[in-house]
Amino acid sequence: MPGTPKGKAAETGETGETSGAGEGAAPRRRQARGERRVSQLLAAAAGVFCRTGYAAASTNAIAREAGVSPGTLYQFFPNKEAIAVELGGQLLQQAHEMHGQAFLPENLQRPLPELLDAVLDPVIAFNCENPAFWALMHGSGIPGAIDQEHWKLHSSLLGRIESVLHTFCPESSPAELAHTSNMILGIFKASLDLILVHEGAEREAYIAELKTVLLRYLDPMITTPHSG
Amino acid sequence: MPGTPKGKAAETGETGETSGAGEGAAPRRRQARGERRVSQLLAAAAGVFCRTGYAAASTNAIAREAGVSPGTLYQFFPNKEAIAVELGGQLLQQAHEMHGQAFLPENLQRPLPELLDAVLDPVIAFNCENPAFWALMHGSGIPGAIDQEHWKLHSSLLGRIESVLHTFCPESSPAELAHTSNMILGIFKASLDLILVHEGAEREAYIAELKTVLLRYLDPMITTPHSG
Amino acid sequence: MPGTPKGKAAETGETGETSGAGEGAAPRRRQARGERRVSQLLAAAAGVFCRTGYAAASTNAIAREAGVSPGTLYQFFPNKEAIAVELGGQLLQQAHEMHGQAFLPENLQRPLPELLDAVLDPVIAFNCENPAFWALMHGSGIPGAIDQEHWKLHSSLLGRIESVLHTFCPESSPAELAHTSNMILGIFKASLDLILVHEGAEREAYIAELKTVLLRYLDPMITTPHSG
Amino acid sequence: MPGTPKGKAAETGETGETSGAGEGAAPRRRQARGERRVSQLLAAAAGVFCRTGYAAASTNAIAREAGVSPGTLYQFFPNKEAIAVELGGQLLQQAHEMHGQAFLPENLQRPLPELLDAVLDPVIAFNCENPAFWALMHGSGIPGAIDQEHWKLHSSLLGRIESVLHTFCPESSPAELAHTSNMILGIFKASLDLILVHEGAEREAYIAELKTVLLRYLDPMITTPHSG
DNA sequence: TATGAATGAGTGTTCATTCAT
DNA sequence: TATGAATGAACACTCATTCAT
Repeated sequence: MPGTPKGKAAETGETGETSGAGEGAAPRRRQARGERRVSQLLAAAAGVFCRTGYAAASTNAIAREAGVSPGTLYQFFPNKEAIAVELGGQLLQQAHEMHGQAFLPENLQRPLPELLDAVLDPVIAFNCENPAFWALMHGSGIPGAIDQEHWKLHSSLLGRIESVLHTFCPESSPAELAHTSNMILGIFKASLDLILVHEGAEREAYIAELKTVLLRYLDPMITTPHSG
Repeated sequence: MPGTPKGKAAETGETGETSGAGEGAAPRRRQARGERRVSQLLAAAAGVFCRTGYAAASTNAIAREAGVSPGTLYQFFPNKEAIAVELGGQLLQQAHEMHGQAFLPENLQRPLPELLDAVLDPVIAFNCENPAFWALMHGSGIPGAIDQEHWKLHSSLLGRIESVLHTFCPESSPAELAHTSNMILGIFKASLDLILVHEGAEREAYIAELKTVLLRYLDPMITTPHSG
Repeated sequence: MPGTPKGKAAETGETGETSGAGEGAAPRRRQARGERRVSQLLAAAAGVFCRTGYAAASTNAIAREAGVSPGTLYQFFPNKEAIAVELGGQLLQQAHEMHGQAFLPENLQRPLPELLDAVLDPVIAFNCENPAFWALMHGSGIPGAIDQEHWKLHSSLLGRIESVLHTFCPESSPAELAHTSNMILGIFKASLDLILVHEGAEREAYIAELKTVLLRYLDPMITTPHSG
Repeated sequence: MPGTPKGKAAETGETGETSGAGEGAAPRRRQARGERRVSQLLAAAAGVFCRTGYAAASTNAIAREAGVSPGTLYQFFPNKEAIAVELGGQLLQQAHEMHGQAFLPENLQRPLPELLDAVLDPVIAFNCENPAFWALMHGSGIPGAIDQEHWKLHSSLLGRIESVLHTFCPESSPAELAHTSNMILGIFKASLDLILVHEGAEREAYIAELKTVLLRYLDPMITTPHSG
């Protein structure tokens, strides 16, 4: 459970729970405050990362944005990277769940246009609601752990795309599949940039455009009845 | 007061040369040497920016790479940003020339496949030869002036794409043209990333793929005889 | 104003107990628990001081080692220095008791070799069993109060040595006595370092060597029948 | 050449030495200033290390003591440890030279009392003139490089003592030699502490006392004609 | 004109100490 | 009483920028 204070503080045992009635509200309170702080800090970090990128974000700035002192930040996170890792990790988990739903087997049987809707809509929606996710996953030259997360997400997405693609174009060579998947992911990312900086009808227009691009790119490649 | 940043204070520009009549050889020498220094520094900066990105590049590192002292660097550039602006500007000018050739009127009359070749090949070649250009134009969280350069390049490209597109699809609304142009540019950038990180046959494959995507995306939109 | 150091503000000492008459059991309990806590904390501090030295020992580490929160630690000790002072004081008292036994008048009548055995053996044993004592008493750059403890121990030992020496060499000048006593104490400390870092036979060898050194050093000085 | 500024700045070659007459004074001046700063900083560090020990010495305090900004310190030393290493190294070299002279073969032939004078006097003198040496070589738990230096000095001294001892007591077992050498070194260190905190006649008295201790300790062990 | 020493505010991080609960 | 979150000054170290030479 990352984001939890680091101290050992094993229940000392001898403090003796004087109240006979079962509860746990008092300790809950404590943890509750800590968890609120963690959330505050992560939210502040999300904001700062979004505005300045990971490298230029200073821990003091994050603490200031969260309205706490630098020391407080370090009571919950051992270092700057851990903040990004935790933030990225939380979002990543949600993203994985999203992707799990998006790439549901039943979706993959459908004709291409429906499949694109089924896959892209939740992913886009998630990114619109969590712009920090995108900011973090952009990073290049970012230290170890967070880059690994970035890489894991990238590979995971690429793998899913490749496998779907394989069911559509069973005759394609692995190299072709790799090229196409990379292009799809690249196109998606580029479009997501456009989608995120627009709102309302404009955003919808770019979403439609993305689907058009992918549909036209992929339709001629399909060699199975999916497209029917 | 040493160590105090002194704001932007950009050179007033244009390098002046108020004296039309030829002067002695000595000043020429000076200027020649100065220009050599500037080139040295810009080349060094290009290298450092490519390797580490703008934010992480230190002026001392650039000076060291150029083989001069930090003081010397500041004799030619008022601050770090100015180096990026100048470098970006020079590359931008070359890019504009490239684009001028790429978007030659005679090219724009040709059928789409040929047009894509004619336009994309030189632009891609330029970027492969000047990776610093791409590194600089990627900028996130980069200060004002250089972002303006980025924006200028972006708008310029967008304008050109839009105008070509207009000759292909005269009935499209301005909004539609804008969406499509933005998508084209986005797709181009995403593909360029893939192209730049690969070499040889792989690179060629991604170039081909880019053309395929754009061809399939644009072909159905064309309402003039170009596509024939 | 949290986070502000509040100076030395040592407990006024003596723990007071103004009420001579016995009170209820509850306060007793409290005190008993408190004393247990103090012992816990001192034991933890002894461990941490031994492992890392006084300066590098953090109060949080001591609290953690004792299994309590930092706040609890500060309920019993006003500051870090007070912990060292208390620990040093307790050990010092035990040391004094040891020394009292070691420097028993009956021992001082014996011939030098026996006297050295009688005096050194318990002192060495005590230090082997309480390595924290030595770690604390080594102090360099350690703050005032604890250095005072160090000094008190040092003077006390020096005084005892000097007085014994006086019975052996009644004709020596006070200055000579002081020099010799200081040398003896220095030799003892240096040897103790060697004794503490070795074990088993090696340790015994260094103990023997210490006695040899002192014996040879002192024997020629003795002007009374002790040495016979 | 430690302590020299870190920059690469290879002679640029094209700056062209316009003065025909051979010199090099101008660049000398530059280096001279730097070297003066290095000396200043090392002197300041020596003072701070002496007063507070290595661990508690802060780089900012050293810079302040030297009258420069923290940045300046870091222009000449890459980190705190390097300062100690450089300071220790310089003193160590001088110490080694001293020891070389002190342990001259011709000295080792002499009778023990003269040998003790010949060996101890220069070593003591050196330490009196360079108290920082002793402060640095005391450290325990000090980071890698400097502890290694400490260890190297310790071993070197121990080795020299052991070899001299071997010529005096050829029948002693290696274990006995090791014990005796360690005791000698320990006694020397303990006495040096006393010597350094005293001055004038007192200091001389402790020097004499040290020689007495060693003479009486070693004389009975000698099995060769040296002692005659 | 070139050098490189100098600056000082800034960074990430730690830790003795305090305070609300 | 015990907790652990909170504080803020300090530390080691960096870097854009300036200035004496």
